[in-house]
Amino acid sequence: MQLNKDQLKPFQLRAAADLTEMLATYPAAPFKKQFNQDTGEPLPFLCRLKAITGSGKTPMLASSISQLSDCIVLWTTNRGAVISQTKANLSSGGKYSKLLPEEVNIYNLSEMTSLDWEEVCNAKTGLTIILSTVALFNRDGDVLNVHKNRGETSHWEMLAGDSVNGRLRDLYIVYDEAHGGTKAQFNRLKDLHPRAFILASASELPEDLGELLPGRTPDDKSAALNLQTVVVPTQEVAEAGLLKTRLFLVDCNTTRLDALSEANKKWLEITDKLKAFNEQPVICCIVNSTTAGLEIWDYLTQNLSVNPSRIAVHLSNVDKALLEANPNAPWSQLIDTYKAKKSPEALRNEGYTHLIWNLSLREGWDEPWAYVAYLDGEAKSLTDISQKIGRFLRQPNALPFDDSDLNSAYFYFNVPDEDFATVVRNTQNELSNEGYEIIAIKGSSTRPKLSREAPTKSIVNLPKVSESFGEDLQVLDDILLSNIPLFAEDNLKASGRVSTRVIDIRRNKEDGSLRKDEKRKDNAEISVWEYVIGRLGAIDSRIARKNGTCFTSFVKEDKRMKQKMQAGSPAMTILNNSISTIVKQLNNEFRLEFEPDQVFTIKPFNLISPDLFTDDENKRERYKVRTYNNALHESYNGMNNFEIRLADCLDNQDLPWCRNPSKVGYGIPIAQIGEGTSTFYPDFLYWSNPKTLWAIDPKGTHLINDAIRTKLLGISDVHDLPLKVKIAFVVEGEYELGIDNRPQLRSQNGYSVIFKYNTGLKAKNYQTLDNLVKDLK
DNA sequence: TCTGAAGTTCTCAGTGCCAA
DNA sequence: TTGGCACTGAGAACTTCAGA
Repeated sequence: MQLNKDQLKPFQLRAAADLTEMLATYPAAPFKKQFNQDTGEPLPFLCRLKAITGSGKTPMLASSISQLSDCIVLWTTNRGAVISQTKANLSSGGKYSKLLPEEVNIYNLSEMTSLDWEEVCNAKTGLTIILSTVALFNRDGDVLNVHKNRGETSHWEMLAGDSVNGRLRDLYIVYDEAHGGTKAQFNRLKDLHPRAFILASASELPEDLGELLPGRTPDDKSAALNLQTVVVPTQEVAEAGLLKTRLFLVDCNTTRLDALSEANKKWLEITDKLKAFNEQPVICCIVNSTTAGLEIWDYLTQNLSVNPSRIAVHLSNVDKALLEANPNAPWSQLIDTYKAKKSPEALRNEGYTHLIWNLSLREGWDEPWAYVAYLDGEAKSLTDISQKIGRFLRQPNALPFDDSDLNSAYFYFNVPDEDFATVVRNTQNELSNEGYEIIAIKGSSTRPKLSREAPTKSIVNLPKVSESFGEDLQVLDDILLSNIPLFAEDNLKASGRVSTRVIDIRRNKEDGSLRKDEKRKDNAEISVWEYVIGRLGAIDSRIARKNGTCFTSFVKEDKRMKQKMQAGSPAMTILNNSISTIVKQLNNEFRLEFEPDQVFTIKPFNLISPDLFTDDENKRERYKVRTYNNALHESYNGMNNFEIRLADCLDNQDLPWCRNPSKVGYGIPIAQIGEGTSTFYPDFLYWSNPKTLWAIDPKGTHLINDAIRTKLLGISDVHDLPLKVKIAFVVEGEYELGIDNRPQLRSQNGYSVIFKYNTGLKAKNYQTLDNLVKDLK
């Protein structure tokens, strides 16, 4: 069906007219012209159409630009599907073609010939629309066709009007789904010197466009943006029948199969109801990976009896993922619609009712007949869930049914209980277009951004100490396996829950009367391996991190590790109690080793906010840059009072020393796992002679922890270390060592140093800090 | 000194262009 | 049609700060 202006909804006509008026008024008040602060060049006008997906942004934009006489419109977005859909809709015979003037010329940028470019740029009258994905122009150099030099100029330069054959008409840039834009894209688009940017989005403005808005403060810019935005209230869109009116959010704290089964049951219900209208609903299963998609296909076909010919698997690299998939599933029946290059928009018309898709669903696709969505994977990004909801709100034929169930969308997912309320709140925020958007201005934060480097006076290398669990990893596997039993089936189970909350889209309020909680027999499950490794990794990343563990790759194949247990089950409680034993036993195998092939080179010192100008005296002192004679760097700042005094004393010794920054400085691994910290960064390094390095920590915080104290003081025991590394804790007050070598404060007088002496520890007291440093030999 | 916000870096999967 | 390449955003992990 082709839409003409008379068929547009009142809110669509109003929005299009407001946008046109804004563009016609500029650069007269209240829309002031902006100029680049450095070059003085005029900046393009920025205006925006803010409306929810499904409100008909394309017809509103088409209707508005049809009023712009004699111009070129570059219509862009970051997804190819949006561009092809828009081209089809705007071109002759398309859904929105009647909204444009009859003589309009529409091009796909990728298909434009040199002759087309010449014609478009040489024309002085008429409306030309060029459609392009971001990928067609957003790349450095001249790799892309549009940037290639053709004789004297490139097509891009022609469009910018910068060269021979440059355009003769005004240029407007329409950016659909503008929140996906990046700084690089907008910089390139700014090079085209457009008269205006027209951004269409339901979300917030990209921060990088802040400079196009008048005003100096975020508040000024926010006010300007509000003035330059045409807002379409979601409620009006819903009331006009374009959107579904109720949104069921169902949090399934249950197994994946149960959650999928709940979603599929809802799809069957809707299928029954739509039979009277001779229509089929669609259920969309959104997954994070191709492998997960195949597992969903397996469940749908084998457990829920869905006909494989109705399932479109729209995922990349299916063939590769099949190599590792369940060998018993009938994969020959799988239909790979991605490989077949089918357009997602066409899938329902081809009879597919179940779509398995990935994150690319986020933009560019909204199927009115998609009533049910299942979001796979626990603890997904909450914002992600809310953003996807927008793709399912469009009402079929823009006409409400008598049965309210057919005017609703249903979402099934699994998030932790405490996050469910956030999902509901985020969704309401996404649905709302009201409110005052805060525009961040780069560099305006209260944090002083300025910093500079103090280079090293000479190159100084230090020996590296690495962490090791030893050569024999089998010992580590044995520790793990000996602490994990084979559980009885009952011990692996715990009951689950399905909670439903419903949002009334017209009022953007939760309908409390429809809230419900139901118990389920089973709960989400996790393998013993994933659970134990997750817990151990949280205790110390040296045991397990994302890219690997200290164990062999075989251990996870053990049947004890492959057991699936449910959240809150007795098995989980038992494993929880075993974690500390595993850590203790792993600790016995952990050691430090000298790395003869590697050195650490002292880096330049980063002076943060040097000589910060502020009324706060403490801050002024902290950021004051102090120069030193014997330090490896010319100057330092960022020290507290005690550190400043210690630095002065070190500099008085006529021996090399340096300030050692946390995290990026010289780190000494802590030979004890599970202590909450894995590397010790002393505040100062001091060479009392060429063979002895003192790692001095004036804070003494590590003294609190017995294990770290003992192990740290043992650092010099690393075999073959070419430099003797001694660790000294320097503290204010008189300390002595008590039971188990625990430092105890005797009086507030003087200063103490605690260090390793022969096989034990020693605490020594001095009247002055200078004497203490002199005695470090 | 602790905490948490904000920024940075890396990895991963998806996307689109181009040349063979 | 396929493979290589570059770009993209999201998330995780890590780093860098400011303020309490």
